[in-house]
Amino acid sequence: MAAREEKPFLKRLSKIARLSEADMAALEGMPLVLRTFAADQDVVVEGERPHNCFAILEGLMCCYKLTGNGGRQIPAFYVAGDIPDLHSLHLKVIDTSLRTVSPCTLAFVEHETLHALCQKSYAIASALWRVTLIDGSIFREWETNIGRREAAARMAHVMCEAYLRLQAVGLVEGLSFLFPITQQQLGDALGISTVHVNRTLQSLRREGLLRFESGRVEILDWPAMKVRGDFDPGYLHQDLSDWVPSR
Amino acid sequence: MAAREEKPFLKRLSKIARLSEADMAALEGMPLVLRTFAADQDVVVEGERPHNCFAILEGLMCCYKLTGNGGRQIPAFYVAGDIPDLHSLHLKVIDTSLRTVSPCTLAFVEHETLHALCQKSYAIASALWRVTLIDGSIFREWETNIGRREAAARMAHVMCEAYLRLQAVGLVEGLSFLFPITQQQLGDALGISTVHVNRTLQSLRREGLLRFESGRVEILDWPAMKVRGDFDPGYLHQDLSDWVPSR
DNA sequence: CGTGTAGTTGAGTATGTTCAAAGTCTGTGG
DNA sequence: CCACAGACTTTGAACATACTCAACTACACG
Repeated sequence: MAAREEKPFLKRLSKIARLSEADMAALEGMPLVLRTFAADQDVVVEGERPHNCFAILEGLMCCYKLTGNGGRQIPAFYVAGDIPDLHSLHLKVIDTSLRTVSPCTLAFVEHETLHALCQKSYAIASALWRVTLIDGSIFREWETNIGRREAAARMAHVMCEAYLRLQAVGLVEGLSFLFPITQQQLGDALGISTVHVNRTLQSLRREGLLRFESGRVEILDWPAMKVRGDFDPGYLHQDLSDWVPSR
Repeated sequence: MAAREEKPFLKRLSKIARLSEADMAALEGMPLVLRTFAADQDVVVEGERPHNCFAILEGLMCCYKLTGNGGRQIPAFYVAGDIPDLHSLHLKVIDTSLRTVSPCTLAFVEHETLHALCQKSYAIASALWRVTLIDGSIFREWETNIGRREAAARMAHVMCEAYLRLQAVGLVEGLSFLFPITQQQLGDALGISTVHVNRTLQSLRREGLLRFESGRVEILDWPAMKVRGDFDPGYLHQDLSDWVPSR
């Protein structure tokens, strides 16, 4: 199986939690099943009862919910290093579908394996728990984003977040990064229509803040973007000082 | 200390997870510090690093975030039996303020105590983890609610949720329940203005679905409310069949 | 009886939606 | 290599939903 550097979720875990060498080794030793998916494929569908979780080794994913009147909401994006359905570990019935946005490589782990590791090491359990809690923190921030910011600020906010999360796994080049998503998907994430996404992007472009073209985002002015998007990265809990030593 | 029936979080835990008598006894034996709060008091403020968690024994609470332009978002309400800041167990810096809406009685537990219990019993860890995951599931649903439903549907949805959550801890009378909240707070939860809350409530009243008066909600037509709010309770994970046996 | 908070109403305005059509890009097959 | 199909983006115009502002009402509390 791949070395540590090839498993971005180990990189992410080591940044998010303080794990002993033994724990890292245990995580490294987990039996994984790798699978590749084309873009726009459901990996898990609302209502299923999965017996495993998966980490993203490569690619962009999202979760989504469909509403009764044909709408769709994307409550979160997931990038390399994330474990989008880690909550299925303790929530048998999945309440959200998970789907690839770009082509993806995923590493599947049995629930059983994870439960065994968590039971043996409270530090591992804490680290994984923490991962799900950071997801929760991001959901809260997105609620605020969708509920209380106008379209351009929402857009700027999500782009700032995407930048920092991709930076954390080494997937940015300067202030530019791959974000291979359609304007429709962006609208479903921000709670606005596709047409309005288009106009919002144009306006941010005109303001000299952001360029989004053929799946690549370029942030033209980071400080101004943070202001425009009312962005404070605390909720991402990327800082290790923000860590509870769990003996 | 109070008996099991007087601790709604034990009732909730026993409904949400399958715990052995020994585990229940351990949870029952936790040293608690009870404190009462008036309405509209901050209990935890964004940026703090609490060394304990609290469960709501009585009253209504919310978490909230302030935006740069003076807006406020309430990402969630919490009722008796909930543990609003359980995530602080593994997320040292709190990213959301927690505030009483009505007068509250809270039971504080030291992080240390909870860590010790979780370390000793993976079933307890799983149950508490599950609590935080259900919170996360509710956040996702609220994102969908705010992002993709119009005002009246949002309102109906939140009221349906409040009804079921209060029912689960025995705090409803028929189709009526106490929900002592102002229209402004409701607006901050739904992402709409206070004025629009008022008009939305009037319209639901006219439709014969809901009455909201002086802190009491009366659902006039439950099936119609579910339709109006596009409400499917699966995301609340109240059903114990939705439970992962964690050995 | 006055004060403050919450709720209510109306009018004008802003933000974002819908619908329809045209333009662009990319991959595929002939 | 070109033509074509399909998905994505862009534009305009009419419309809907929700916001802001300001005034007024109802009610609880001291």
